[in-house]
Amino acid sequence: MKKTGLDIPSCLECTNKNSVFCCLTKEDKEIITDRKGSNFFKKGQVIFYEGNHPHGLFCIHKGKVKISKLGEEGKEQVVRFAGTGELLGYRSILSNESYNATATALEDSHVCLISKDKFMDVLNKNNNFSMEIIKMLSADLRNSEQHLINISQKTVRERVAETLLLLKEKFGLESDNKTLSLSLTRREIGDIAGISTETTIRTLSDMNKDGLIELKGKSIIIKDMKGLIAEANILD
Amino acid sequence: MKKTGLDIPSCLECTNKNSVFCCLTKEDKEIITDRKGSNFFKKGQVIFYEGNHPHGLFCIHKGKVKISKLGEEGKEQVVRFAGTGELLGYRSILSNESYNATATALEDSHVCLISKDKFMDVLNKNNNFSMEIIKMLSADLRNSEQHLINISQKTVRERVAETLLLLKEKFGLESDNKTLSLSLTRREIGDIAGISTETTIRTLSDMNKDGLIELKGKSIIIKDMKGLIAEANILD
DNA sequence: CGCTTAATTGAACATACTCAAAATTTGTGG
DNA sequence: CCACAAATTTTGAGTATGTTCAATTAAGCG
Repeated sequence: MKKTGLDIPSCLECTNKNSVFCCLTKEDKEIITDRKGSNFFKKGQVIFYEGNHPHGLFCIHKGKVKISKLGEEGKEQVVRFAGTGELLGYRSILSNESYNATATALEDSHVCLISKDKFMDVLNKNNNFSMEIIKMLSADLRNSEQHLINISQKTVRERVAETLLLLKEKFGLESDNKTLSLSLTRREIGDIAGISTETTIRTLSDMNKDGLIELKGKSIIIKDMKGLIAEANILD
Repeated sequence: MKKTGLDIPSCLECTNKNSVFCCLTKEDKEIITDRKGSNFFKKGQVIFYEGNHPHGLFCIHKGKVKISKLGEEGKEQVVRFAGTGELLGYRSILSNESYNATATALEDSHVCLISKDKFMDVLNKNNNFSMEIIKMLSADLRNSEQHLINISQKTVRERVAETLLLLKEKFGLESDNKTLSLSLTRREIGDIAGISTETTIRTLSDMNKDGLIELKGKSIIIKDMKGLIAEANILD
């Protein structure tokens, strides 16, 4: 893993639109950008581990990341995803705890590491920023609770359908406008929906037969969006 | 339900220790206490419904409340609990959405209703308060994610054990130091753990036979705390 | 005391998991 | 670029775990 001390992007010039840092003043951005570093993580590499003590928080300059927790038997449960412009590990900083989950790059990612102190400084002086963080936490909490209901009450088929739609929402489609732009292993898909790898495979295969999706190697092509939404049985 | 315009407790004199309002200045407390009202809710009554538009947020002056969501089939999933001194519905206010869940009194409860505007005023001017809210959201999120892992990966027996321990942590024991001070129906216990009423009954009954707990009507007596903790298989 | 709700029990059933084995894909070093 | 190794995907069969449904008993409440 290459550690670049050279081409660290400045927060002042960062063009990521959906970042929480958008609302910051120039001075505050300068404080934040005074950071420890900026790292590349190859697909599959771990950005931080559950249980470790946080040195700072991460902002995804470009890339896709999964945040997951391990159950007792070593089974993984994906808790949420983060993409370009989003923050990682901020919650542990806020509550001064060790990382609550593990973050893993889902594709080659460029991640900035922001100093804990700088972050807290800005948070304490800038109320707009606090409000942004509050909104972010609120959204995360809402999603987490919805995820809970899904896993506790929906059938496997509904959960798989919902997971595919989630991946589409979060990371979008390829230029053909129908292929999920993020391809995961079957096991990873199962880890989101909370089901075993084999059952995931069988369910995807069924959906393939039913014409909802098409499986081309690791790529998943959504053939019948309406049908998939109907299968997911979404309430929201 | 009686609506008292008379004996509204003042936030200035509120002695609830674990309240997020603790850190407020006198002036800010005065702003907050300038509120719409204060209501009594009998056991089983609903404080607010999922989907409804929030008029304000609630602070439990005294009482116990469950926050739950409905799945598609009308099955309930308890998302979290709140007791004396805690806030309800604040997240909907923060993200300007309708209530995301339903709050129901688990015992006769006295609940203060705080105006949305006053709350937001204080939040915008007082950074300490923002930090308190951020911490509260962080803790809620952490719990929610843990709950997700529990439901997705633990067996029914583990979940029931964990639920009993949760109830003990959250609401404590009676003066005998072994009986759960909050008694719920079997269905409600199942709604927390995400299992059917019948299975909940059978599992509690088994634990009774195994000497872990004792069932006296609705009361649950913890006879073997260590054993129960072992059963719950808690990682945290 | 009657009525409604909650708790309990049994039996049948469904759903998804586990385990094992085979086929396929992917990655890597030569 | 090929060959081999490792990881992933796939399929089948058996099984465990909980759910559902129905019927009964008990408890709470006006």
